[in-house]
Amino acid sequence: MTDAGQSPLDRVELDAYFALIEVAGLLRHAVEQQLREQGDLSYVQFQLLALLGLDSPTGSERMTDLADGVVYSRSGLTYQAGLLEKAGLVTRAAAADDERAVLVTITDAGRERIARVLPGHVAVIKDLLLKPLSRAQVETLRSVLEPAREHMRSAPPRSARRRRRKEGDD
Amino acid sequence: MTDAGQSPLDRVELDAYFALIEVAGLLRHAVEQQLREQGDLSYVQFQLLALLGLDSPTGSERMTDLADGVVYSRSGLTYQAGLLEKAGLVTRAAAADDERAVLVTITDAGRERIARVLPGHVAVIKDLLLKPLSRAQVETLRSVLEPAREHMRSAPPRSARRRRRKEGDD
DNA sequence: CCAAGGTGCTTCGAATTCGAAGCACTAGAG
DNA sequence: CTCTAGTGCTTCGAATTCGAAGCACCTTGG
Repeated sequence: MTDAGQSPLDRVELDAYFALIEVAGLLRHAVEQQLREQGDLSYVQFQLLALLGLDSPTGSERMTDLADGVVYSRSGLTYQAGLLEKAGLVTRAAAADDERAVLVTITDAGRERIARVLPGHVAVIKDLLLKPLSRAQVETLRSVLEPAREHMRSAPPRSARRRRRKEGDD
Repeated sequence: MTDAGQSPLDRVELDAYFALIEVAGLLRHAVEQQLREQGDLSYVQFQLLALLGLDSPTGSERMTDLADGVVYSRSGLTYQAGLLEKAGLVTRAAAADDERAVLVTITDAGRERIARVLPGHVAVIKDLLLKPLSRAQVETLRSVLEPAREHMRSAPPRSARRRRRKEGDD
């Protein structure tokens, strides 16, 4: 009785799962539209700019560190960082202490862009996600999701997946 | 320090939002991998098969009704339904009472495929999402997400944007 | 100093997504 | 019956995503 014939999810579990996927999907979709319309940014681009402009004290981060904050693959990050650079919202330069590393830095234009879309972004989240919830429910949501988040981060088949050894992997 | 100039989200709201997006993203990613490996299915394909094989009493649904259950665009649905048909997991035929409508029907092979991937699917959800949560927390999660879900469904800039859906909707 | 392996990022091809536009059929008014 | 609007689905092009493979650099051991 490992898991092959394991009891399916019960009603509550199933509903929680579906609701989670659906709510997040709809929310993300709405946010993406807002960002595209008001700032010509994809969601990932916004995340990157926000990370650099709002979280990072220096406005510079290495690609790898950005990948840790944004859930995507390395290659996807390269792609989006390239777009941001082409748009003049960030610059890329080799790090001084490590020639391999690329230091991504937000520009003034990038900061302006963030400032421009942030109010709309906040409005969407409030309208779609927060509006129908009480203050207590929002807190509850956060407190319930937090353990799951931690758990997933610690056992993640995500982008930070270790590179397999040359040929004889683990 | 995320000041937007208006009334930014406070810490709790922000955390709830980010946790939601991240947890759903990671979970979905993990599920997609499992479905791909064990059943050579995309997430949408699985959703469609599940809807037809597990939810629908007849095993047949119109494209539009499938679109209501799966959060994607009409064109994306066409694409995925085409793949499922090519794989022999569903059939497509014009509806008898409306020549425009396409009736998608799950095949035996489709049901087998569902049965094959379902245990693994359940296992992933339990391992990643449910494991770190208590029974009460799962219930809480569901009950908190439900209002948001309803709210989003009723005011969605979704795929049904330009052209309205069936009829009386809101 | 040199060799071997590890790390950081990019390139490449394939898959999936979306919205807009278009085609086919139905329903309602005259 | 005919015309016009509406509905159901597909086609099309563009954008984004991922993983695998590859290049360049760093680190460690001899």
